[in-house]
Amino acid sequence: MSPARVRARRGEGDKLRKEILVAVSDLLDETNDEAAVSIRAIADRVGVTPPSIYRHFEDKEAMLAAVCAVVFVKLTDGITEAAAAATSPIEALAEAGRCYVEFGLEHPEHYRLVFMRSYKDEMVDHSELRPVLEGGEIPESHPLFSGDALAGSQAFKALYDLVDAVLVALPKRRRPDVFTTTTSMWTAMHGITSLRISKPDFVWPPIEDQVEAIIWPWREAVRAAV
Amino acid sequence: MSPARVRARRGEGDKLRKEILVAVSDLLDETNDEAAVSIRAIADRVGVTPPSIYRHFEDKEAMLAAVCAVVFVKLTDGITEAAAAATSPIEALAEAGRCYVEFGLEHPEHYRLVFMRSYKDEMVDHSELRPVLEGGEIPESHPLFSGDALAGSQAFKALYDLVDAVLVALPKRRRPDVFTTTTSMWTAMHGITSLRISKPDFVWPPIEDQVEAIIWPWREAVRAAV
DNA sequence: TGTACATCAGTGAACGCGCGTTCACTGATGTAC
DNA sequence: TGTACATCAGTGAACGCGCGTTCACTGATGTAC
Repeated sequence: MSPARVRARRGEGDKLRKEILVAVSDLLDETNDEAAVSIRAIADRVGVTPPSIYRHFEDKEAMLAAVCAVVFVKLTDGITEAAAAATSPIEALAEAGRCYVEFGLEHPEHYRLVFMRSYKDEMVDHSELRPVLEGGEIPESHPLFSGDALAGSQAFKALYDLVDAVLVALPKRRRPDVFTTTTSMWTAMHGITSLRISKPDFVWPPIEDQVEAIIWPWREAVRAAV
Repeated sequence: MSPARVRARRGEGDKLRKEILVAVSDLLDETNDEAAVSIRAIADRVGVTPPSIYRHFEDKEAMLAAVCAVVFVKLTDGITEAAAAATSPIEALAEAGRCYVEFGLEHPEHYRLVFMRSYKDEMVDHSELRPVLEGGEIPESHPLFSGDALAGSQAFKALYDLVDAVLVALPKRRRPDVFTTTTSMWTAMHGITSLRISKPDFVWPPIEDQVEAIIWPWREAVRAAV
């Protein structure tokens, strides 16, 4: 309980909720160790006693889900911004890839939390994701997309739109499936990111080279189609 | 202590060591949860008391490292066998990729242990890996390659050789670096495998399609070179 | 303007749990004489 | 062939630890009269 926190005023109880999420985020960044992020450590960091956490989150798992949602939103924003600055769809995709990997490496324990953990009973029904994406917007009211599942779907949609923009340039007969290609991009970028996180001492090539190794076939395909 | 184990005879103390490794492996497969693999759970499974573990491994971390080494060997053997049955270098590479992914999905918690965990103080000096690979054989006596680090390097070398066999077919001027390409293959296959493990409920395409999405540019390049 | 009170943010102390690890030990068994 | 003994495989009981979570509570503060 390092800093003596001043108790929130009546009606402002939600302040603590935000402070908790910030504390978790900071702890993940500082310790690079999810195990270090215990209820006690969080409470201590915020300047509060452990039971107060439970006024704002049902249990630890629910709290981590809220953290994941925040991470997803930041990732989506980053990808969207990076892509917006690009000069062509294929450059936008490459830029998004670099951004994805860099985000993961800047916040490895956040990335680990969202993409490398096992969620025993998450069991989101993703079967709806594909039709929903092909339909256009993700309906916020959709019962299958709420909380961090919604946030995750929105991140995927950001990538989906970028891939779609690249693939429409290809002749219809040689145009691969957008959803499958997006999935392939995701797994490829995830591979680069997560293996670097797990094996930081391996002799990795520069990030740009690794991302380019994934992008170049599409760059070639687009060039050939022009 | 389910089965009443009969104590090994004198001089056969190493039997327990092997039994422990098997027990850990079985527990990982059955529970799909590394957290379930505690010293007590292992001892119980083997039919022995917890302290006996420490006669054979310095601590839990050393025991897990031994398990990792075994996993690496199995993976290397699987890849080598799968590739040997193929009809061409590029098919061998594709076969190896499928084998890698399938191995990971058949033993997700093994895969997680080896490739998705953070080893705080592993700190293997990989800087020697590249020159050693380019030199040919991995010297077993090399101080930097021992235990699971050696096993890991051998697995990487198996993939390296397959990639090398594909790339020599390309004209020298358009031939990419073998080491970098191998790394790219590894991260790509790892991405497919690990994301499936972390997000089993996502709507994944068939494994062959995912692997083929990585392989096809090289298939094209080889075809063009003929 | 003053006061009683419901509400709300947060506390203090404790719970049971399972973990990795340690220590001094026991008892079977191969070996030397 | 018999026996004393060193060796070796494995035991029993306990250690301290930090964890997530619970319970009944306190005390400040806004609000209604």
